[in-house]
Amino acid sequence: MDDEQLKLNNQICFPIYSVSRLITKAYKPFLEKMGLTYPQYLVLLVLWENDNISMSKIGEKLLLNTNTLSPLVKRMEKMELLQRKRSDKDERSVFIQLTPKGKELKNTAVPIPEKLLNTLMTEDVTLTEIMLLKDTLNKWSDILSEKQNDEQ
Amino acid sequence: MDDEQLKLNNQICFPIYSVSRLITKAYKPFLEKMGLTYPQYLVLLVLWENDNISMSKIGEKLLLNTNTLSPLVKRMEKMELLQRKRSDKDERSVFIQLTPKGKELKNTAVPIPEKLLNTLMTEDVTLTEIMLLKDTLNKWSDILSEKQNDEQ
DNA sequence: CAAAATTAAATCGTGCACGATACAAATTTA
DNA sequence: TAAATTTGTATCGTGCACGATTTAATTTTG
Repeated sequence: MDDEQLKLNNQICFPIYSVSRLITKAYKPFLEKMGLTYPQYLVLLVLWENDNISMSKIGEKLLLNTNTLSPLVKRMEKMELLQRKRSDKDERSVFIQLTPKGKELKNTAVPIPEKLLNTLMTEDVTLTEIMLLKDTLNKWSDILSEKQNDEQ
Repeated sequence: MDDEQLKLNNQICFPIYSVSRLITKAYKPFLEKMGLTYPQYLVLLVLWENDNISMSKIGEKLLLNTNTLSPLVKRMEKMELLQRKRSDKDERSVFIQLTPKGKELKNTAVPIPEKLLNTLMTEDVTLTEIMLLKDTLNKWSDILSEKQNDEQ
């Protein structure tokens, strides 16, 4: 049987899956100081760039459904990083606003990307290579998410 | 404040994180037919290549700890895909063997990698690009997992 | 050999992911 | 405008991930 393609080393998804987890782990020491998980950090990235937006808009940017985002954001509200407010215009929508505490956390976060890059870079994985990877994956992400949206 | 690096589009990890989830989603229709989740499929990939190996060896290959793997494998035992057996030589070790049902599933799985590749490829993401990505990520995965092992 | 250290699994608790479903508010349609 | 549909969010159940701790078996060390 021609099963060469079933070998772990020939899989495409497996390295993406494992590198994703390895990078999340690399974030941990930095995020721990702020009491954040990686998905929570992502929500803050969105809000720091664009405060007072709806749940659906956040989900759209992070490719997360409400069944993931809803409890995640509620935990962040409990941590007093943000506030949930139902829109007056459209009572279905919930808008998310950063609290002062949530805004302030940005200062702590500013040095993270560079620190992380230093952690991730090695002799064998150069900055150029990482940037190339990032661009390819960004392109792919756009295409795949659109594709999966179309399917339903 | 120079916060350009905090923008979502400039993040390195985010596209890896989202593409990983998007690809797992792309696997779903194929794996669903076999009643498998993606991590369960990974365990089978390992076993099809190397039957009757220990829990720790599987975890090493998939970069998964026992606290993830242990319940995962138990679920697969319940599905009668494999059997767990304590080693006689070393009573601490548990070795995993495929059942006939688990072995047979390989036949169903053989066409998956090609089908998936067709799903993942588009005009804008060529096979060459995907293969390049795979190699870079494989290299990175090796380096990062070793690095994180050293740290503790 | 006995005590200390190491190793292999398992368990516990928390937080994602996500399919499925529910539900109320808004919009479209007949 | 009333009925049907769509939209935005929330909830439920299941299955990962993973840090921390536990337990038992083996190996190392004094």
